[in-house]
Amino acid sequence: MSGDGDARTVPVDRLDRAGAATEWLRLAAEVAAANRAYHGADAPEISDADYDALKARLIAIEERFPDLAEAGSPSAEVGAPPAEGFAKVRHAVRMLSLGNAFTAEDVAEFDGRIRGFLNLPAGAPLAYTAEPKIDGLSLSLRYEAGRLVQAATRGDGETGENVTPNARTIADIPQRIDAAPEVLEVRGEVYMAGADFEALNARQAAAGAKTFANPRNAAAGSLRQLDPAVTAARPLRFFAYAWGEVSEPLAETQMQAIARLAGFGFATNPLTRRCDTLAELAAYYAGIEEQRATLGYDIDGVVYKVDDLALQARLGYRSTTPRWAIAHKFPAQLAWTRLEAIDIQVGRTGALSPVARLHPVTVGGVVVSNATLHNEDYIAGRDARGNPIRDGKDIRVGDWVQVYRAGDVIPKVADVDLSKRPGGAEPYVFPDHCPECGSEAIREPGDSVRRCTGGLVCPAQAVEKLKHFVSRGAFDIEGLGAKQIEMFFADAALPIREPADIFTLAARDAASLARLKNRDGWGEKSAQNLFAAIEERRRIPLDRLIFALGIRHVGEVVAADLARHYGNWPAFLAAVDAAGPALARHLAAEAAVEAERAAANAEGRRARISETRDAVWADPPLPEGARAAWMDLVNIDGIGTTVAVSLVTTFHQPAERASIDRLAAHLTVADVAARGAVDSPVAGKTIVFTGTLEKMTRAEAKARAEALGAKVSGSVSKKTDLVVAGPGAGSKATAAAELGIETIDEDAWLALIGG
DNA sequence: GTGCCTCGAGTTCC
DNA sequence: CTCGAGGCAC
Repeated sequence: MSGDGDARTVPVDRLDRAGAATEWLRLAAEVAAANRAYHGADAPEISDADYDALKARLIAIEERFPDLAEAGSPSAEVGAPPAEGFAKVRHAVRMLSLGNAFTAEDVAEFDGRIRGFLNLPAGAPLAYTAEPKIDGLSLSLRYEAGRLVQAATRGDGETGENVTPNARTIADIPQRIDAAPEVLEVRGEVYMAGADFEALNARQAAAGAKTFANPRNAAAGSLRQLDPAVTAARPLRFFAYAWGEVSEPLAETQMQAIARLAGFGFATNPLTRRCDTLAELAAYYAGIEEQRATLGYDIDGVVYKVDDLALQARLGYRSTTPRWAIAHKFPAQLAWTRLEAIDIQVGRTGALSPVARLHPVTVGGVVVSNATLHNEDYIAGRDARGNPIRDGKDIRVGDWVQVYRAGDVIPKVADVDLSKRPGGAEPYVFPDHCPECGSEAIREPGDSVRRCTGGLVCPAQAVEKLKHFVSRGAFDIEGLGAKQIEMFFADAALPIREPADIFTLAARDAASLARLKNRDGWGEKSAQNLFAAIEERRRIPLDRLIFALGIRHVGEVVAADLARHYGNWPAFLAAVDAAGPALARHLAAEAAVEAERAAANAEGRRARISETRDAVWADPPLPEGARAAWMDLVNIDGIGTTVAVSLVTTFHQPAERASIDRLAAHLTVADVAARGAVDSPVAGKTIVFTGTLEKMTRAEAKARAEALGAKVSGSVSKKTDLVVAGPGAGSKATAAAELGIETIDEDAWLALIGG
């Protein structure tokens, strides 16, 4: 850092507003100048370290006085590129994955679901396309005015990595295309042919470089090279099979669209076929499976898509997969090996998860030495309901076990060879105490998981909670990943034992920088970067904060629901606090209802459920607003009593609450706006469909309405905003009329939402 | 009460 | 990626 400049500066937390404003102007000008110098061809005027220090201080000032940066700040610009890695790219249209089918029945169900959704009779024609599923990595290529402007990996589907310079080196990918739509995103698979893979590995071995386990890894490793020259030297290929954003429709059917892509100069898979019946799909699958070994490239199944693009549009998407396509996977590859040990891992919720330590074995081109064993029932050979799995065969240390990779990724134990079981092998005894902290580990009735009861006292839980806290959807602090958390957790001099410690790391110890930079893998620059990254996250959106707390049953989606409902941290805290007294009452009421059920059963009378529940809630009286706060929480869409109990319990455990309060003291929590208003005439409305719908099925109508931001309900109440009534509508239409709710027919509905 | 669908929490290897 | 289970509609 620029020592003379910063030594004289006032700590940011002691700056007054006027001083901050003056300094902000100066820093903003310097950072902007450095950004210009960097982006232009000029040699940068200042070193990276000085730049980082300037920017860190600028950001720190903006954290404290956010209004200063409102008109725009150079801190938002990307200055020096990250030392490694690729820029992130947000996909204009999400890159989804496909649902899987493993059997002919799964495929028949897929076909049945589609026919049901579209309301097609069983015999009606419905054409599919079928193509081999290439085992590579998917890539999205964006063309504007016919020129390749961006190539991005799939990433998590929302955001991928910008690998444009690398993609330009792939011969199958045209730099320019003629007569194309103004905007065209072509999607497909980057892969490496088997022969090319062998040759590459031979070259790698000869050069003393590391070899790749399989063509897919080689393709992925080659595409994600920081130096495009390396990628250029790798034999990568590309098949186009889909598209993202397009400024005009490509075609009317999938087959035509693929033909158009081929016309633009893309390689498309020559085995793509149209199939008119399930029998044709089955024959295609069998044929491809037969050719698999001689194709020259790896595939892991075949993909079926509804051919008619208008039908694809009607079918639309579920949360992570299209309804109109499915991958029919080949059977997983299997391998036998010896189970050497069973270890227990403790997760952030205290779950004890057994992991099989295996004698290393190659499964589908990858060496596997660990596999999940799920839970204690899975080891014992029965499922949660007590039904036998693996014919009831249990798993013992020393057994020969059959391993496969579920979805070609997660290793699992499929079977046990009892004939090879060593004499003296004992049934595995699942621990009833936490192997990490010794606390009792108990299994709630009906739960398949045994959990450590140590809570924050358990070091394993504490460290896993911290890892969750810094993970991607949560605080996502650059330079503070799982490995660094482990390091800091175990560090006696500079420990991080709870989230609040992260934000005192720099301040706790002026010498921390010196201590950090002398550690393995840490230099002054990386320590500075870490502190700057932490500073950047002092301001955090409410949804991320709630998610980061790691409350059981509160994941990313529920956290976002809560944040949108309460809007800001004080309101959220106030609501959870207010609901506190109702928590015990809820539990007492449910216990009383259980008791009443049992009593009624014994006495052979009808249980008086709501009377019992109401009585417990009513007496003794609860503090003002407690029940209202509880009901408000439980009535949020997607939140029920399980989530509410978990949430309120967490905030009312003194140790947990103290830890949360300590954390919050370091943060500026950004408000979250109510559910993003979709721009449609029905956004936010509650709609009921009734009677016979003639132009669409009920499922389709519901999906369309929800995509437009409406809530679809099954029954008419005073909350209903609109009723769409087809012929034969009965009591619901009457109820709507009585309540004075607007009722329209199907055509009016279609006109309202635009066809 | 039953049956979807979605979400959460767990896992491996590169 | 998969499993279990929570939430909710039927």
